[in-house]
Amino acid sequence: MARFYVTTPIFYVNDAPHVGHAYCTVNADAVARWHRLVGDEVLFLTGTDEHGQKVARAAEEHGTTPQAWADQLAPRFAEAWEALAVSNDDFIRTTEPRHYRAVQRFLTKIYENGWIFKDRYAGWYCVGCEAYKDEAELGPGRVCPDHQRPVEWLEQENYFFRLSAFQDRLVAWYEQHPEAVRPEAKRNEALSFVKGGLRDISITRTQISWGVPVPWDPEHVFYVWYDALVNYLTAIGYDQGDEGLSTWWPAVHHLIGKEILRFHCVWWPAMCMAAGIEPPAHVQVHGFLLVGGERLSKTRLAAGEGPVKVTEIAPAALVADFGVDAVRYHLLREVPLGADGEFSYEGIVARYNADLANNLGNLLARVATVVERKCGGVGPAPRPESPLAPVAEEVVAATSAAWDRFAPHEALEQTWRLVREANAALEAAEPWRAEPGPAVDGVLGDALEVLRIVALLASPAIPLASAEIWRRIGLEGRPEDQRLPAAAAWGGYPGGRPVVKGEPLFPRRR
RNA sequence: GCCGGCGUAGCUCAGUGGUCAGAGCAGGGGACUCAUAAUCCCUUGGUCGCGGGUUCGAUCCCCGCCGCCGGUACCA
Repeated sequence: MARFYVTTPIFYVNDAPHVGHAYCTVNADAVARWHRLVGDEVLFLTGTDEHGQKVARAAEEHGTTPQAWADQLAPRFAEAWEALAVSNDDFIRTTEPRHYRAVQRFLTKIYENGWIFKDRYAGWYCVGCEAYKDEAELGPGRVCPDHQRPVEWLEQENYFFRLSAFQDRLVAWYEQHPEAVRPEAKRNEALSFVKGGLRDISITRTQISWGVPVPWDPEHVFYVWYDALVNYLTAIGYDQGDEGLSTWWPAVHHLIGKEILRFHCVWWPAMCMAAGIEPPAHVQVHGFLLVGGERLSKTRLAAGEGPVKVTEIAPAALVADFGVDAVRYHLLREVPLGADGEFSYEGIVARYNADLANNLGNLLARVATVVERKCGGVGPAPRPESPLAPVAEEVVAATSAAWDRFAPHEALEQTWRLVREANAALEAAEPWRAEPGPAVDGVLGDALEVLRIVALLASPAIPLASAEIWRRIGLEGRPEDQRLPAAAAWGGYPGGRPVVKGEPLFPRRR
């Protein structure tokens, strides 16, 4: 049995959860669910990043402590994921004691290995970025280009990580592990960045106290990024020793957005090397969801509804509108992981009607009706020699391959091929016109078998609807309890089970 | 500026040095009526960004141009 450790970034508690966060998290959830389905032992981690100056300041502005502020915001993420049926095994918060211990252990290792040194640093500092800025990138009036806020002159003694010493090792690592960062364009981007030369980076702050203290110099706290990345180790018990490492590391899959590529594909592998552990096996980079082709929706602006950004769309609002499965399906199906994609209301509706309502939902409805009329509501068994059997076999293989390489949109596209074929097969056989008998039974048994297999294959994406299909065609338990590939072999539907029609699974929209 | 990528049917995209360049959606026509006005079949539609070149032959290879996008260090 294989092990599969998959992570999302930990999300910064300054933001409310939005579709951008949901996009990443749902993708991670779907691959986690897929791997559970094929019998892997899965650890799926998400959580919140709660340190840093921005949190400290926000807390101050609200007249509260950073911890209380974080305590208030972190649950919003947990709740958002619950509402999206996200099946994370752990939810880590960087303010937990286990994380403090893990960060201190990890960075002490790096320190003892001689990769951290103290130096004086002075420069323009953007609180928004929590980072020093080059003079050259500042706008007129010394404004941070990203935050449009004035930067502050800061001069302090910081600890630095000797990133520059890892350039050759990183290049070698990239060459030995060509699949470590995907898609390939992102891998090349990271690699060319490394090849372009690496500077040492400051990893501590003294101005603020809201962070993990540096064990050998408690006047300092670690810079948020240096604290945050370590969460991936915290969750496997790094604070308790190396047992978790031998179980889950380095076979980890980090799912990240492209804006944090450098941290995960340059800093993080180097930090791991410096601490004497293997770099992560795989970083999967995804793109952004865009609204109206940009960050701002002009149509909404024109309609006087105010600016709409991806960061202003709450997952909960979408779920209330479309349902959990529909939102998940759209996030997974609409855009290939790695590319930027358009996120629009019209897009969800179109996809929902075509794929979920018309193809899948309607297939279930028509099969249930005909089974009721022609088979007394008892689902017949499929035919071993069904023309759909080889199609199913192909689809199962293609779907599996796509999930395995983190391509949910392709996996779903493949799975839906089977749905379309089943609709076509029904059309050809016209069981609703025929007299009840073995011929009709065979055709309907085949259709039920397709529904069973589709429920399995689609369950990582649409877990609730899959379970409901499972139930309506008379099967016990849930799709998640099955084990692929055996369970997806043609002929698994036993027959003799009560089939119930029920309300439309995905009522057509508009 | 430099580096990299992209530009294929109305839309989103796939694709290969050589039979008529493909899919889904949208559009048109037909069939059917079991089904959520769903489904099925057929079909309209493309100078494969522009201009050169290599080749017996290029959408796919090379050069130039135009357009768009990303990266160019401490941006959750």
